Amino acid sequence: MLENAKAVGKPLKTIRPIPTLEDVAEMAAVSTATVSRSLNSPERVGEKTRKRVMEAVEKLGYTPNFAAQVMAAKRSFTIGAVLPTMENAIFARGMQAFQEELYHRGYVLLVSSFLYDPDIEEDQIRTMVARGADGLLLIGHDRDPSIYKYLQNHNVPTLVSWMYNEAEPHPSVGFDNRKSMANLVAEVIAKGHRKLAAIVGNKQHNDRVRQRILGMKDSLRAHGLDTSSLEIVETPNDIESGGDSFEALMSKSHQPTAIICGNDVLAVGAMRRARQLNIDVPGDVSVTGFDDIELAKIVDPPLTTVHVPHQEMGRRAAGELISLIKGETDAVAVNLKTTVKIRASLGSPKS
Amino acid sequence: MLENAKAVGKPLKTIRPIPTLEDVAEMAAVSTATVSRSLNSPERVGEKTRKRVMEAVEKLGYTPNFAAQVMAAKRSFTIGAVLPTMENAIFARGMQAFQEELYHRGYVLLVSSFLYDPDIEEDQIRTMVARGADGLLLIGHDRDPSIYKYLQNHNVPTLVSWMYNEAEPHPSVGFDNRKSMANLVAEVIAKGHRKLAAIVGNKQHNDRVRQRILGMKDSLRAHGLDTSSLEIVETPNDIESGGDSFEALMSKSHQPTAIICGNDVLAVGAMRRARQLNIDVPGDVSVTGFDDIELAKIVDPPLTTVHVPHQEMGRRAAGELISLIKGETDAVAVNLKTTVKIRASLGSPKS
DNA sequence: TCTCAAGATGCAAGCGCTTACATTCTTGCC
DNA sequence: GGCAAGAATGTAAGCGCTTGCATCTTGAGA
Repeated sequence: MLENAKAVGKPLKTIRPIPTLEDVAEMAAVSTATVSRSLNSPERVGEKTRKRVMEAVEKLGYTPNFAAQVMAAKRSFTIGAVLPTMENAIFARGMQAFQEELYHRGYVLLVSSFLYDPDIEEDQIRTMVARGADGLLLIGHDRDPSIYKYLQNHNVPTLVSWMYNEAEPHPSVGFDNRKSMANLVAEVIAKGHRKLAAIVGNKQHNDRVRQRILGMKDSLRAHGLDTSSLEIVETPNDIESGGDSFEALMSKSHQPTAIICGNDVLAVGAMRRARQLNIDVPGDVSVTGFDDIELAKIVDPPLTTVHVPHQEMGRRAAGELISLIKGETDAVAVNLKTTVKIRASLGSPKS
Repeated sequence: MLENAKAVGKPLKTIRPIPTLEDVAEMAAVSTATVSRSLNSPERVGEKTRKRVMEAVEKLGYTPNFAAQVMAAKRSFTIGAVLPTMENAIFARGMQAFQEELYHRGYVLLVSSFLYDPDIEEDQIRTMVARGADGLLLIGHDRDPSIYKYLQNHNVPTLVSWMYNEAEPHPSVGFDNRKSMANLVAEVIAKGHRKLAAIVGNKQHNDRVRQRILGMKDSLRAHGLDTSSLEIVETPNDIESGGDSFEALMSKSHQPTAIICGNDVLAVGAMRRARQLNIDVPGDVSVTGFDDIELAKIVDPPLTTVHVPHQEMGRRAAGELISLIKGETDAVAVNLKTTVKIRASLGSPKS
């Protein structure tokens, strides 16, 4: 993977070399140990000494060398996040909150995205570990067990997010995708819909999608409806594909009266296509989403969806992961509450 | 050596300690130097030796220790990006492309966001440098000169993005905010609008905003209009604030016929509020944005805006930054092309 | 068979920092 | 004033890897 770095000579030598601990020590006339302590555990150093050291630090513009710190102390204050993509607003938001919280606690965030390719994901996880990440944030539980073993061998605490599933053993901060979707579908059924169809993202390697599908079926079953009749279209996660799938579903003879989308992006795609095709939402067909991204409130009509507390999730994830790293916690499984947001895209079926 | 691993009484669960170069060397019966070379410059090692080494690497599941590599080799294959926020789709997109390109070239991305606070930004820049980032990506040119000096002292190549401005000395990959905005406003004027107003983000510490404002004025002037009459409202960068500002502008006695927004987010906020207030766009007032995020095409009516090639910008930025790091380039100033997208939110003023 | 360059490999000196342990200096107290 | 317990500081051993330089092979040419 690594391109060999060409050992090209750097343009110029720095005029003033970067100061090291030793330079500071010399200027303050103390040992490097004292400087290190002044910086990391000030209470263990005499007051005037510390002050002298700090002045030297200031004067030299000293910044500790991170790699050296990591090597010597065996912790990096770095946390890695390996995401499917940063492009989807839900991840962007969650990460923003995650990063803010990390920053406040003195950690730095290393991110990478694997575009839903499990091989790339694995590679990126290994890279993060090799880089000395103190902990990792992953999305969803579904991955090869060898990866979890690897993580355990290397003693890297890992938190799974975006999912809460009590059946899974790994620490997590998430929400119940299945139940949330079931709640939403219950509302759809309550409106009188009996002919449902679904548009979802690729369910391979994606337990969130699978859970949501299960949730739909749970709800159908709970209301005495036949789950096998639920037509499910799997498609890439973008607006255009959502539109295509919508069109495909609506051109069948047995048209659904409500289309449940696996997330808001697909739903927005469906609604846009509906408008282009002159299909009225919710008059001709109702559409629902999942996530409650900004877009959901802005489209016309506003989208019925499941509100997920992305920011809170990011924040909590940061907190719990750090606890895990510090050994303050053993395991956690935080289940955040989602709420169904009924908006105008959901109506009653034409009788 | 290995015995050391369990020396301290830590809650150590690792069954098999993490293998080091030395372990590999021992198993392959060669020196650590040879192992290192097998990994980093294979051509300098005999074929069978290399093969033996690779087998040992495989068998032990060896992954090089990053911090040690950085210390010894003085390069980290890490690039830092310091952004205003990841929440705005424009940065999320650009970063996605940036990160993908970096990944392909064997680099890793360290990100942080400073929420438009220059002090936090400075802190984060220093952190990145201390962490051994080989290069940095910053947004916009506007920051204290001491920061650039610091970066230069530490010999950290830095690329400025989101801006192209030939007056600025730093390498950059961006676009001409001023001219782009001027082009857009020219279209607005061409539609017959004479009473314009603007809603923009906070212009302090943000040269993109300032450039865009200049662009508006350029265009007014070019068409013989009075620039001083352009009312400009400064507001935080979110949908709600965009709406508030819109309402404020429309409730004045001297109502504008077109409102130029500094970006799409503000424009969408304005349009949403317009709908709530029963003000027709573009019937009663035209609205324009900037960036052409997904949202722009989805709102109703679709938003007239300036299309910025965010992904290309991210990709190019990654490429140029790496060239800079490798010393293949001295300086660059890439000016990407933007295009005005005329959509239904722009109409002619009521006569 | 001998020579010697080129190629392959090994040796060992760091890189800048943390920290266990050793040493020295202060105190408080009798 | 003397002494022991702490507090303050110093000493130095690594952390795991890269790389300049030294050493050893090898094989072609003489």
